[in-house]
Amino acid sequence: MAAREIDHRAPEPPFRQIAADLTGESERGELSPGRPVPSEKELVERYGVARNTVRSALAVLRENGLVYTVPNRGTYVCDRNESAGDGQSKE
Amino acid sequence: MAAREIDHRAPEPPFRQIAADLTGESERGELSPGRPVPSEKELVERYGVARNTVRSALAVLRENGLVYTVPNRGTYVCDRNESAGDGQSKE
DNA sequence: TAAGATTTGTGCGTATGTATT
DNA sequence: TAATACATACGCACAAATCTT
Repeated sequence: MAAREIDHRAPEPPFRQIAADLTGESERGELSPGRPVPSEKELVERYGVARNTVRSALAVLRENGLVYTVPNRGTYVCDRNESAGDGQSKE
Repeated sequence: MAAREIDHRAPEPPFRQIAADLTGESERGELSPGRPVPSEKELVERYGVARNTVRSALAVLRENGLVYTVPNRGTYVCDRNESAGDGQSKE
């Protein structure tokens, strides 16, 4: 549960490493649609980075259509049976 | 609402071009005391520059007494276009 | 109903590394 | 070398919506 390995000296910036890590989890089905990305706070603790960094990583996933964020609620994994173009309403 | 023209080849560096632009708006009354300079993020998008560049521009306005910045709040236009001596506390 | 906690949104302060001129 | 700009990251504070108790 604690601190994934983030290499601050690697050419890949931390936020991309995190995005890649989360993307991997998503592809491996380790993140189920409905409660994927833990809260930003949890990710901060897990990767040992700043919140901004986590948010940058999540922005990448969002841009890739892997997740969608509901303001003041959380970020969820998209069902991705389909394309990946929309926001996927969550009621 | 999008991308003001910034000439990266002009003798005037971008941050001064931006400062001049904002100063012009201020003089034209397009920036009312209380909510002048949009957020740094908005300016970043508007001018298509890095945040640091925007901050440099705002620093110029601040030095000229045109605006004052409240930490973690925002940057506001000073009430008077007069002198330019104080920081004008905003509580 | 009212707190209080949780979570995301937003905004600024600051530092570092790299690239360009 | 210095000035300028960009990318990235860390920190801190507060707002607002939501969820919990």
